[in-house]
This record gives sequence, structure tokens and C-alpha cells, in this order.
Amino acid sequence: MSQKEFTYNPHISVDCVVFGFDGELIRVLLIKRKQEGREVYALPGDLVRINESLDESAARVLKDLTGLKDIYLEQFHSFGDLDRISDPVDIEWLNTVREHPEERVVTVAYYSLIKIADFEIHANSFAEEVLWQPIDEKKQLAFDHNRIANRAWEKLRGKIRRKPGVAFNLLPEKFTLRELQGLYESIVGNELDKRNFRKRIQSKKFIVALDEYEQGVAHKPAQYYSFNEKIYNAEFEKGQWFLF
Amino acid sequence: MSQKEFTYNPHISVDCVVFGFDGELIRVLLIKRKQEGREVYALPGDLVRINESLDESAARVLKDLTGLKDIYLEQFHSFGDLDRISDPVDIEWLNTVREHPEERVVTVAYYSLIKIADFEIHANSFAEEVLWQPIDEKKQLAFDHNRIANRAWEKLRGKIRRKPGVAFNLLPEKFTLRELQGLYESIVGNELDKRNFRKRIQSKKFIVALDEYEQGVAHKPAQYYSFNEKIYNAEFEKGQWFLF
DNA sequence: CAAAGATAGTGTAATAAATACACTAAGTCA
DNA sequence: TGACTTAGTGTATTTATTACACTATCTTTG
Repeated sequence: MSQKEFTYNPHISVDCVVFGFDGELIRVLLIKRKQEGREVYALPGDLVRINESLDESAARVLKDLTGLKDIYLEQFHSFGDLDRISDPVDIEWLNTVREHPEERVVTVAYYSLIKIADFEIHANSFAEEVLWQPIDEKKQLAFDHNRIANRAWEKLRGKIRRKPGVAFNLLPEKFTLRELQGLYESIVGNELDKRNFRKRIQSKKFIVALDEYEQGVAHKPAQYYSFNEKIYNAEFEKGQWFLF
Repeated sequence: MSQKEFTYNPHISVDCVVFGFDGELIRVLLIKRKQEGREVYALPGDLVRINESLDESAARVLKDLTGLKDIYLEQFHSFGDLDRISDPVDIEWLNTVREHPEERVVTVAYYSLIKIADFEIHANSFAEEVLWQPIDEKKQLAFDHNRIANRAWEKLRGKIRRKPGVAFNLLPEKFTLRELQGLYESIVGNELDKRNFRKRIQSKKFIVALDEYEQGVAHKPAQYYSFNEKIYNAEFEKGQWFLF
């Protein structure tokens, strides 16, 4: 029979990569943390507590730091490299904030897509500020958060490629086809032909035209559309398998 | 400034879901663990050590328990529910094996695809036996390992749907189109038309016909084919984005 | 050694989807 | 009222998808 093993317990934390779309740009939610004389930006994240599951922890941490609540968070990867905490600025901060600041931390990362306009954000706890950073505006982040954010973006693109309907989480209830096309272009990374795009839209029963039009724009006002998730999911279920 | 937080350290472990294909069935690698008077099956998994990353840990644990080494493991999900350890049989076993058997354990799960014939397996450490279990033959597993294995299977199907070339990891270097079609049928879960399947194959430059044929089979011998990963990946890079 | 059994391997016609491409329409603003 | 801006539309060509049934070649068995 095996003898008792040497057991070692790292800290475990959660980090959240929340994506939003403001009609033009895709953005990521960041916090600026409270740190004497420093400007350090990071993903919202903190240690998991004894009485919460990973999912509960992610929801709680996000709410504590940014005020965002009741949003769907999807776990996408855990990061446990030995050198995750190496920047002296991060270590300085951990010293002020952790009981065992030198402890190794394994983090479980989540991402989410929300409609920016639907939520209010408020800095709280050790967040001094919360901000929506454009995805293509790179900033140096704490710990390995740049890596985590990049990985989240790749996961998200993969997810949308596989199930494009999730992109509608980023759009408001009513949207124009221009906004929809713009969103898809920012995700796939290149321009799409307007007529072919619209032809495709017209063949999809889950994108429904409303009897409503833009107002006060300096050009021909566009018709509004909305997304019917039920029809989409039903369609998606019988979706094809792609071979090669 | 924030005051020091209450910090809590659960155990952290890794679990591996290794899939193989024997030419007919897709199988999962399980261990039977050493436990007095019990027959308990589980995924290969164990605690992460202080000096190893998560990826290193998964590779080391898999090798320790089953003898499998040098295989590509992909992390797919972490499981941290509070009730992961609740079966008295599991608790009995932890009591014999862990320094802090009552401790909460968060596990990071990995999956892998290998060619069964290419590897030898040997039970070791707390594994009394290692076996290749057919995927559709359900067995009761330790902890939440049924959940983990099911999740891995779904992930794998998703991955293959998104990037079908990974399925070739399950096939030997040389394979017949019958085997390839059989593999795809077990993954997608329904039958495919032989002529359309082969037409598709012929249009793919990364599946190359060899000058070699089956031998000793009681029917017309089939030609062997092989998979060119380089061509596949190049093709895949310029692959399309699907809209809806 | 002939017949039975098993899987290999092939083609076509009809339908559906994807692509490339350029102009008119309807608003606002100065 | 003219300039500006975005909305909105169609067609021809090419490419993929589907449905569908028979002959060829090898082994085994009686």
C-alpha cells in the first residue's frame, strides 16, 4: 500500500476576461489596482475562498472589483507556471495584500461577452478604477495577464467561429446590419462584402427585421434587426459536422 | 489600502483523459486503483508537486501511473466544486494515501489522443491495473471522473469538428479509407455515404495514397493512405470563417 | 475449383451555396 | 440645392453537397 504523500497546497485564484463591444470597437475590462505611487493595470481576479466553487468565485470576484453581476462567465484555461509571479512590482503589491505573499498561485481564467451599454461598472475593493480598454490597444498588465487576455481572445475567436451566435451577446437588442457586419469584421479580422453578407443574413430565420429605423443619423437611416436565440439554437443543433 | 486577506489553499491535482482508437472502437485509458477489497476505476491523476507546472505535472502523473510518456496532453477544464469528494469509498482511499485526506481538491483536467498500438501501458504507483475501456461502455468511476471523462469527450468532438485533422492522431501512420471513415463515424455518431466520403478525401491534398495494400484480408485488399500534417496545417491556416 | 462472402472502388445529375462585382436611394448638413 | 454618407439591392459564374447502385478483387469453404 502506498505511503502518505508529501502534499503541497498552492493558492488558487480566478481571473476574468470580460469582452464588450461599443458598436465600433471590441474592448476588455481592466482594473487599475490600488498601489502606492504606481499605475498598474490588471484583469479583475482574486483568490478563491474556502466555501465557493470556481464558478461562484469568478462571479463573486468580478462583482467585488467591478460591480458587474449576473453575467455568464465561461472558464477557458488554468495557468500554473512556476514563474507567473516574477515582476517586483507585483511582489511589492502582494506583500501589502496577502498573508503568504510568496506562495505560488494557480489561476483559473474565465471569459465573458457582454453588451457594454447594458451594465454599469464601479471600482471597488482593491480596484481603484475600472476601464474598457480597446482590444487592439496593448497595455502592459500585471502578472501573466497579457498572456491570459491573449489566450482568451483566441478562445473567443475560436468559439465564435464554431458557434457564431454567441457574438450576439456583444450586440444590443436592436442593431443595424452595419453594426453586425462591423462586429464580424473585427472578429474575423478582415472586410466582408456587403451584399454577400446581407444575402446571408436574409437566409437566416433567427435574424429578424424590426419595423424600426435609425434616427438622427446624417445618412439614410438603417433598419433595426434583432436576434432570436431560440431559433438559432434549434438550427445549430442540427448543424453539420465539417469534414476537413 | 486593503488589509491582508484570509487565504485558503486547497490541494491541486491533475487528471488525464487519454483517448485511443484500435481501428474499430474509441477507448479511454483507465486505472484500477490499489484499494483493499474494492474494484475502483479512475482516470489517471494525482496531486501537483511544488516544483512542476500544471503541464509538467500532467505528463509526470500519467507516466507514473500508466507508463505512457511523450504524448501531447491538452488542458481542457478545471473542476473545483465543493462536493467533488463525497463517495465514502473515495474518502476511505484518501485516508490511506493523503497527509490531509479531508482537504478540498481542485483538479485540472487534460485530454489526449493517441494511437493505441504505438504505446505500451504498465500499471505502477497506486495503479494496480491499466486498461483501455471502450468509450460507449460506461463504468462507474471514482470522484467526479465520469463527469470529467464526459466533458473531455465533448471537448474532443468539438475540437475535431473545428479542426478535423487532429483525428489523425488516433490513426496509425498507414490507414485504409474504411478505417478513416469508421473513425469519423464513431466521432460524429452517424453513418456517412462511402462515395461522398471518398470524393471528399480525393479533393484533400493532405491525404496521400501509398503504393501499398492490405494483406491477408478475406476481401479485396484496400489501398493504404497517410496523413501529411504540414499540408493540412497550411491549408487550415487559410481556412474559412463560418458565418452562422 | 467453383460459388459465396466481404469489402474496394467508382460517376453522374440535381440542388444548394459561395463568390465577384457597381449602382441607385434616402437621409443630414452646410 | 448640392455634397456627403450610409442603406440597400441582383445577377452570372463557380464551387460544394447530396442522393444513389453497381462491378471488381480477394479469401474462404464445400
